[in-house]
Amino acid sequence: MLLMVVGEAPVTNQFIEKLIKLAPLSDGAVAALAAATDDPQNVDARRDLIREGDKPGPLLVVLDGWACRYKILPNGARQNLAFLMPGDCCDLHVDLLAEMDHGIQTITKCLVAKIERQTIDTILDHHPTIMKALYISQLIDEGTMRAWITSIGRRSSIERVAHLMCELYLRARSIGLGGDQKLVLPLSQIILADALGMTPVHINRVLKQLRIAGAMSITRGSLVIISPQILVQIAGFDENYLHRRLQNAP
Amino acid sequence: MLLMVVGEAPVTNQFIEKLIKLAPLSDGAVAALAAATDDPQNVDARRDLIREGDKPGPLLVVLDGWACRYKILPNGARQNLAFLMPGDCCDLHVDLLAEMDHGIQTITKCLVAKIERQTIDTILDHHPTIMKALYISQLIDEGTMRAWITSIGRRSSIERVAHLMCELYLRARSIGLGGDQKLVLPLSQIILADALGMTPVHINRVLKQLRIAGAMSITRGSLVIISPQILVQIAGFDENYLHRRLQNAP
DNA sequence: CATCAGCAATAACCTATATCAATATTTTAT
DNA sequence: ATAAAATATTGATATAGGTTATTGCTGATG
Repeated sequence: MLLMVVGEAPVTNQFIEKLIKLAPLSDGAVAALAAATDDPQNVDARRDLIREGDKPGPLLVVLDGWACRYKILPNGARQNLAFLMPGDCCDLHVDLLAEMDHGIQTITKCLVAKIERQTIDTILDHHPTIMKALYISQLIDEGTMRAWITSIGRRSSIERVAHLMCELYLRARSIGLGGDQKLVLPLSQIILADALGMTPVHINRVLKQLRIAGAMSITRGSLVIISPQILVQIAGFDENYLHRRLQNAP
Repeated sequence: MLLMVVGEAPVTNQFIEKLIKLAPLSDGAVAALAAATDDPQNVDARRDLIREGDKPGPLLVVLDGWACRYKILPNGARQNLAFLMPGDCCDLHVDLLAEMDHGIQTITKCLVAKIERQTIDTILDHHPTIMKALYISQLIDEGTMRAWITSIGRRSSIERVAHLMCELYLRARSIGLGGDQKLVLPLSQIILADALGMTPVHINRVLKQLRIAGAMSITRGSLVIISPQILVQIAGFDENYLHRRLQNAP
């Protein structure tokens, strides 16, 4: 992560860094975002940031740590819908809807900034490029949901696990988390199971298969990609849905 | 469907009707939309409107007929991602991305309007309420994707089928398709299978179970809901994700 | 530093759904 | 109207992944 320091305070964070990659932001835009996110709060692991049924509140931005979107079924089963990594935020303008159709929960300890709707509206009025960056981010999140539907619907369990790991690795690396073939991945097998529509027991078996296949291994909260080729091949992974090439960068 | 006639030409269509329900539109806004969609084209069934990998083009609006978003896996398997009904359109501003991460295909014959990006941009500049309506529509589509992920990931096959039928019935009724407990549903068991992550054979068996349970039946392209109570109960259906109550209508 | 709660790992067993196959029916094309 | 193609239906069989249960690890807590 690039940290620019002016005077005492760093004027950037993972959120700003992410948006800059999606659309070029002026110094003024960066300053506005920095000001809006300059008082983030620490949140413990496993805390709901917002619950299904809640009225949408301020825009939540995860500056550090991991969180997830999720839904609970009538029978108590859980489905994780997306992972939020540093820099990710909840939907722009959910406040147009009356209530949340899903919850958002921290996985690890998180540093979370809350931007009041009014503040966001003002910022977007003054800086249309921020609007554009946020909009692109939302389109990418939609593409990711489509990839998840496809994975859960049509891939075998080993393909599914491999596919998710490819996704998380690419996303993490693009924000400077972890390096070369390695990544701190604070996701328990239970959390993975709830993301992939499987049981924890079976996730465990599949991880063993992937280890034996020489593709990857997860130990002590760390993902190690042993062979990218093998992993990508098992997953049938095509990164197009992450839209790392954008229209303005052809 | 409400058809208002001024002079000779109807100035509304399913697209406009849908947006009006999401945000109040001025006469000027309606007129602008009507003008932009006044030259729709007939498209045969099973035609790609846009393919994965294509550069996003004009905004596509389905004025009549059914279509679907879909993805094809390396092994040839297909996953349907969403059904488009009359009034639905493809994502606002996908053109910010370099290429489509999925395709859109007609299921039945369709009447499709294409609005050039430049036209849309002009309209949105002049009529912010249209922007708002389209944005809400997109948020609802996202909620629907989350519901699909949850269904495929965590519901049993019979629950999944029942859940999708509840969704389609509500959506269809809200645009004036079909009536009281009945709906023309031009979806083959193969198409349903590809939407629900199942095999056609198993869809067939599940439909039989639902018939026997007295919940619903599909015959000759028509869905008949025999007992809404039973169907909803089997599905564990909660319509909140369709966001029929909006923030401005509390 | 002992206890406890949550995870991970593995085994044995079971079931929901896939697969394969054959036939009937409906829709479309000629 | 007839042939051809696409769907729907049903049965028999296979299997991927679920369920239940046990054990050991690890890190948190008093």
